[in-house]
Amino acid sequence: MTPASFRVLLALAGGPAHGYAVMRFVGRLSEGTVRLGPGTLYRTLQRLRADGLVEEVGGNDPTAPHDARRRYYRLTPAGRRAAETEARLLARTLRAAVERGLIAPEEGQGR
Amino acid sequence: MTPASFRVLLALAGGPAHGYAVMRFVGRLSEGTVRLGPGTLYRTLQRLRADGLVEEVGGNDPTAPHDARRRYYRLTPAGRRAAETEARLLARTLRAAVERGLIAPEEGQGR
DNA sequence: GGGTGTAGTATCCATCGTCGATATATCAAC
DNA sequence: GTTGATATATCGACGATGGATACTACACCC
Repeated sequence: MTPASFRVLLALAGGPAHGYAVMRFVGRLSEGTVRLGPGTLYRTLQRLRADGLVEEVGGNDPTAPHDARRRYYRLTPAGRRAAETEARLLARTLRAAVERGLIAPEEGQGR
Repeated sequence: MTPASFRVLLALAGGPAHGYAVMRFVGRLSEGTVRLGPGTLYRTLQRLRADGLVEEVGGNDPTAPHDARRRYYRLTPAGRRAAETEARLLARTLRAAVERGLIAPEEGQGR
């Protein structure tokens, strides 16, 4: 799994969203240091759809004002499983970082 | 920071090591699902050295039997700082995964 | 001593992912 | 209706990755 793919899946794990919202989510996640350019974003979305991890939601978000430009995506069950697997790997990696004193144990999850 | 770079820095955060040991560490870290090929490994080591994040240690590891093939590397202070920054970013990402219910909170660091 | 297997470093190339630029359309505000 | 932000999409250049390959050094066994 590529980093970009996981970030997209992570964004969609919070519920259906459109592409631009995913971009902003990734930016916030790193406080602006990592950003997903449009090239990477839409290419990644296509790949994830082809792999059956993400699907497009027909229609718009009823809780948001109508916007004809937006296209909404959501995780498929397989997409959620893939995200869970990757998250566990990330947790394992982070544990190693704590063991090696790179970050304090509290930083491992809290805050 | 590329994933491969971080994995190398993480391996070296446990103390000086030679290239092959880094490869094995990365394999163990993911229980075999992620492996760092030799191409990626040595290319990454070169880049990290050029960036001043890793340096070669003169001489062999005194606690290990002499092996003329091995070349040992260790983190520079800048390398450690870079690894810490990246680890904090990963911690942030993992927290988002927990919030979104991808993994249980305990898995965030414990076990 | 010779042979075999593994450890260890290194390079090359094909492939894939990422980034930035660009284009275009839509919405909101004034 | 003009401006600027939002939103989707594609393209080409570039960089990172992975696999194959090659070569050397060590360990073991007969």
